[in-house]
Amino acid sequence: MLSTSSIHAIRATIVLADLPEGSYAGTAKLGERIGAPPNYLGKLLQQLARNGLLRSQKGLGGGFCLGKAADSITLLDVVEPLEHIKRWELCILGRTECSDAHPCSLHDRWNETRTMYLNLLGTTTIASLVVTGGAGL
Amino acid sequence: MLSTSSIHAIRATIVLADLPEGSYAGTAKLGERIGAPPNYLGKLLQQLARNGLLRSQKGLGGGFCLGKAADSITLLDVVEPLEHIKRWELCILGRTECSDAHPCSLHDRWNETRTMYLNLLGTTTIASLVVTGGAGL
DNA sequence: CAATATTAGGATATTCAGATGTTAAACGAG
DNA sequence: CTCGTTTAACATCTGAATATCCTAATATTG
Repeated sequence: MLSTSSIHAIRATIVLADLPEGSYAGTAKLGERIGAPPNYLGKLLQQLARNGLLRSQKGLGGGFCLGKAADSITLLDVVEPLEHIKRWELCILGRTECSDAHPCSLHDRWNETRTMYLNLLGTTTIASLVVTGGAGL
Repeated sequence: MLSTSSIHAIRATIVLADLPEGSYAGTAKLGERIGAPPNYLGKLLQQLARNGLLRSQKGLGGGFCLGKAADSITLLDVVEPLEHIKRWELCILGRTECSDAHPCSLHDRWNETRTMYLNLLGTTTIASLVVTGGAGL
């Protein structure tokens, strides 16, 4: 499942995608909008900014904005820098030598679930989640 | 995803299911068998014992054994006392008012994934994961 | 029945995600 | 150009999950 950090980051990104071109939103407004502690949210967005997903701007009128088009950002892009999705790669039974060739008894069913999840994250763009006007969050 | 605690507990339970009738296995052996810190594993199993899933026995020759038939214990039974699966119930976008009636834009796809996961845990019995002789872990 | 080895159970550390308090940078008004 | 406000960035704190150490209970053996 997604961590609360990831959910905060996703929601903030959705709000940013609905921002007028060229303007920024600060952590205070974003935090209030999505119900997250402002400074903590800042740390998360800072991380995404380091990855180029967002841009940050200090000073009056500053804040964060998207670093690339909303339809080229997937949920996976947002989540990956914050979370160790890698965990999903592991055998659910903790077998180190579990693989397609030497599957554990859950391998196939687990693969199916995992694939669906990663697919959901990887194919859903931020743009598709924006409902202009903001009612959609 | 499952926590490391849950994975340890599942693996230990599988080993216990492959035990000769009436015998116990201690945390030392179990821990070595599945690669978990013995005392920590003990604490986890203790929790399961409180829930009636396991039985514990002190003293020489003691340890843990299943409290009911292996084919009536599901992965969900093992995981639930240790983990808050409830998290999976939440909207992936963190919307509090997300429901079938008022779905968010991810609601249906997320539901599908979640259902598959919970189904996997809820329908897989410990018995089905035992490969007698122990090679299967 | 006493002594001892063995083992679960409880108390105590450690680590890390989650959250908060503080500092320093950047912009705009005067 | 200077000052004050705004805001991201950095440092610190907290709590829960994870792991380890110690104690108490129990069965076996002589």
